[in-house]
Amino acid sequence: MEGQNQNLNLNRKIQYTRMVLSDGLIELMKAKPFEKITVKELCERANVNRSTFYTHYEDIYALLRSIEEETLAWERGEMETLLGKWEEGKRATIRSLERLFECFVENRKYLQVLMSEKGSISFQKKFFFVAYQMNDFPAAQSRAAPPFEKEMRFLFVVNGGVGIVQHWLKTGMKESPRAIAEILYDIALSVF
Amino acid sequence: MEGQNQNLNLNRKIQYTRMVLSDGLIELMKAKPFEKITVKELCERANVNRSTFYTHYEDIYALLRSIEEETLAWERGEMETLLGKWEEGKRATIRSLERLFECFVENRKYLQVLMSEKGSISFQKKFFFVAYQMNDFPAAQSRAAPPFEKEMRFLFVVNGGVGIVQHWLKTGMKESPRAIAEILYDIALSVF
DNA sequence: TATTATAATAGACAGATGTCTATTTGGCAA
DNA sequence: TTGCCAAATAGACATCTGTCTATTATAATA
Repeated sequence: MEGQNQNLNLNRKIQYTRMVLSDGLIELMKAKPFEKITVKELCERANVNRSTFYTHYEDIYALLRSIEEETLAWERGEMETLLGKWEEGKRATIRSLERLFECFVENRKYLQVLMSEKGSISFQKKFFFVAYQMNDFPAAQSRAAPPFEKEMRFLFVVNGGVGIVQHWLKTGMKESPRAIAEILYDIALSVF
Repeated sequence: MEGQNQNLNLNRKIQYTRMVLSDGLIELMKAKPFEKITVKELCERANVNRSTFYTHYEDIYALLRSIEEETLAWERGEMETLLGKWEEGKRATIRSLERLFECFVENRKYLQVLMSEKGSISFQKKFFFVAYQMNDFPAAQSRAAPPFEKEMRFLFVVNGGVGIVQHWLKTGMKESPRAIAEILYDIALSVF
């Protein structure tokens, strides 16, 4: 036999290596600033040869980018299944935002680190861009204003969301995901 | 004689060294991503011995932070003199925002680079924090809401401002500083 | 002018990086 | 089992880093 699971265990090996490197980087990011993390120490912690690291990633920034891309793909999937299950409009939007914020609490896909001040702002913007786009915010936006101003308002809300979540994470996530979802929804609507 | 200008030319020498290193770093940041910039190439461009660099700064991140701090100090001064000269309220606020955005056009204090996506988000937040605090936004904020929500809205507006300016810079600053100041003012007010 | 203090330079060093080539390991097929 | 192939490992290499120590150059003083 060949075909479907021809390289299955081979792929598993590759996936395992990437996984321990990803996990290891996130763990190190919890402990120290990203720019102080070395490839060497990451490989030692992950029990991976340094040469192996370089066969998978160009450098440590490439590893972080790959983690970010995976997380965004996961987010899109999560939103898709969620949006199929719920009524439309305000309730669905708040519920899907709430779901994302619940994942922060559960620390899925390293979200707590990626969205904190240790994470890259480019990822964080993309995260909210996806969240808004897959909800009804573009619709809410369609009523008013010239295109340039519309774009400005959308950017404003994307960046504003980042600020709120970062503060929520930094202060220990004392408020419920639901509360954050609602306040974010309210503020965003007031901008449009 | 001694006293007042005892070390004047000595300080000038130090200031000159720091200036060429700062200028050089900003120039390099225009050309390539920050993480690819090496101390060695910066020193070669600036005609400064690499040892000299390390007597002034711990590493290249420390140099960037020092540039950011200087720029924030400059911003505070700029705002202070400006706010003394103008009527209060909406007009003064828009005028002072406009003045800041004019400086982006003139590329004063490296603002174009520091506020672009090449710059650090921590600096960018501080920049808007200063701008808002020195105007009447805290007052506008004082009317509504519990403290936590007030803080959230302020953070939202700080981060939103960053998004607008970054987009404006990235798209070639086609709109006038005045136009950006006005749209930013409008959006910010709608959040409070 | 000669002295002194300090900024700038020069060079050495161990450690990390990124790029190699060569070798070993382990899953899959004949 | 045997052989094949891709992943993982091992080690060499030039380069950059950050930390030294020693030396040179240049201000301010005596």
